[in-house]
Amino acid sequence: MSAGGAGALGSRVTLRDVAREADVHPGTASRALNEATRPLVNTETADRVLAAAERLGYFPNPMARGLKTSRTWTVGVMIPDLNNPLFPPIVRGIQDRLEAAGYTPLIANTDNDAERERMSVGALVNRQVDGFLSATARFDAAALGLPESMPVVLVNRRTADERIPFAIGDDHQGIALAVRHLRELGHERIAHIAGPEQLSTAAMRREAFVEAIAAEGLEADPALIAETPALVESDGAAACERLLADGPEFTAVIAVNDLVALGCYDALERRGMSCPGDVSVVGFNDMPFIEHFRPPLTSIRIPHYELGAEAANLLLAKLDDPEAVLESKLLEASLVIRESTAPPRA
Amino acid sequence: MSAGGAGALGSRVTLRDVAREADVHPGTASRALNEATRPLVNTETADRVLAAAERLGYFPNPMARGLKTSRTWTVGVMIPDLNNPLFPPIVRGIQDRLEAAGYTPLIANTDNDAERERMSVGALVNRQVDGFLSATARFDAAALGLPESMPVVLVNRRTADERIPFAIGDDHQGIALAVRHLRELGHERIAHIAGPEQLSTAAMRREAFVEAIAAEGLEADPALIAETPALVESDGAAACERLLADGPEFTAVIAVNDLVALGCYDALERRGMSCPGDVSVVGFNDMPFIEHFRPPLTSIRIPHYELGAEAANLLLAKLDDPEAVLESKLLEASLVIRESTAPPRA
DNA sequence: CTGAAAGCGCTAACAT
DNA sequence: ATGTTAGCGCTTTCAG
Repeated sequence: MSAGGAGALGSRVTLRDVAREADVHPGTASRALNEATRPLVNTETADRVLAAAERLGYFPNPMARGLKTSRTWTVGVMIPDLNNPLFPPIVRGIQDRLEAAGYTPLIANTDNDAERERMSVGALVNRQVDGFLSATARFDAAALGLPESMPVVLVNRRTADERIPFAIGDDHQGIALAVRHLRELGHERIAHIAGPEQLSTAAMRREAFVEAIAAEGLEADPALIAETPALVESDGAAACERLLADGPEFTAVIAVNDLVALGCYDALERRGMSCPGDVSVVGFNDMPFIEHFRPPLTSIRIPHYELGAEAANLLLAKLDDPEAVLESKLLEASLVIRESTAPPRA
Repeated sequence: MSAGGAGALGSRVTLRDVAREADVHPGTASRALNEATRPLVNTETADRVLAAAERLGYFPNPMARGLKTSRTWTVGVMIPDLNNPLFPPIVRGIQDRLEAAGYTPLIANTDNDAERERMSVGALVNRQVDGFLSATARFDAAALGLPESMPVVLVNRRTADERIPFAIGDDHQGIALAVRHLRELGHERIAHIAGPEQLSTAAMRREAFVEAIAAEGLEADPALIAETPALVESDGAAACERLLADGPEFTAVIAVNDLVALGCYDALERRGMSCPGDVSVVGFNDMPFIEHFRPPLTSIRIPHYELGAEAANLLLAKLDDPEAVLESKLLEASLVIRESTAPPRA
């Protein structure tokens, strides 16, 4: 399998060389080399060309090909920030799938900055990417000046516009799992630290929380929901402290994500309360290493790698057949129970 | 600044359009648009071309340009695994710097697999990347079939071959900082969980440890050094347990990295010992979130983002001037003191 | 200083 | 079934 013939470096050898070697016209060589057009050429000739290409270590020049076909076999991948541990698994899923299909992902970080996003998208469009995969908060294809025809798939995000396909985790189910777990432990007053409404994930989780509480036959007290402006530890801590200070009593809290859950830890500590002794805490995302926090955090796990892979699959289907109608994916969540959840005190 | 004229989508507008708009020949437009060749053209004409380009929202087609110049303005970035929290900051440093200079990074994961690395490098060479940045354990340009002329810079790694430039953290200094810290706390018997000799970082840290122990006037007991086959938690735990079971007594341990330090936590816990009560633990890398471990881990911090940025700078210098002689960078380490280190018991 | 023309390597009509 | 031709968008000789 591993071919890699002798002087197979660079792409010094061109189609002309192969054609000469196989004693055919470059046009014929091109047809023979191309999977799709190979039927157009005599089997015997094709074999000769293929052999010559192999012998010479020929690889087509992607730029020449791209210039002609205006397909680059590249895909723009927009993510907020690689440093957020949520994204590397998603990106790996995307990369692995895309590379297997012969595409090269071009990864850009937006830092949730609209201007940066505009710039990056512009640069990628300029590089003639064949499509986009985006995990950013708001990826508005129209506002970004993307042509109608540019295939786009969202990862870990969705928009109100149902036409733009996505691969996301089943937040509803995840939250339901968490509420049931707490209910089974005996909790009845469960709080939620929600994220800003504009974030589709945050909105979905809040909604799911309200529904799950009702489904479990618990009282849905709006005062038990606090909102954090950003999904970071400090803001989560502040929101949780507000709840602790002004809100009604509660024995458990479900945070919109793991970072915010960490903030809850901080808030509890600052008020001299313990987790899970006084308050049980559940996070969301099951970030790497949270099993080493104190206490190890119970968290809702979304299969991020698979999210990336599935999103890539959707895009590949579209790239393969522009007429394809893509069906968005909703991937199953699970609950990873650790030590931050326990029965309520007495 | 933010330009972004009207219909600036796609790269529909070509050089010919700009030329027509400015009423000059495409050749002239090209010269005017190109920083380097601009002096060849009348200032007035150049301005007219520039204005036209701006007005039309012109961006050169990188493929056409690349086809002609055989420069793609892309750089291959080889990393072992994006999921390892060590790498995202490095990659961000690389991306930010490269993008600012107009280059697009193409990121490949090798999973420390030689064959995967060969494949990825092959694919990138095929895509005619202008250079490589590699954070992988062994990046052997010759063995990978890279032409002599391909610029390569190593990040967070170095090879015995001094000719290949690198940007790394000052492990020696970092280890010295840790040993001094422990010494100041009163520790005299300090152990080290080392990594495999083949890993340049692991080897350097081990060597630095031995030197630092000597420099502090402590007894260098080879029995206080255990080796872990891989830099992961489980292996680190096993190595630490061996030391705890068979080795001489010690009151502190410096681990080759944070994951291995986590393994030490596990080993201690399994033997009913406490950290830092019975044994102080120091990690290496200062991974994100280790402040939330229990106990929060004291760790040697290497400026990873800067490492990436500096490596990118080196490569850019080389790309800018192939004759440039690159001077490798050694970036300063620091010690982040948390709760895993304390004075030894009695 | 600017215009003309060739060509990077490939593919896709169009001819044969 | 294969050869011929043109051209993707750009840079770069070479003339003028």
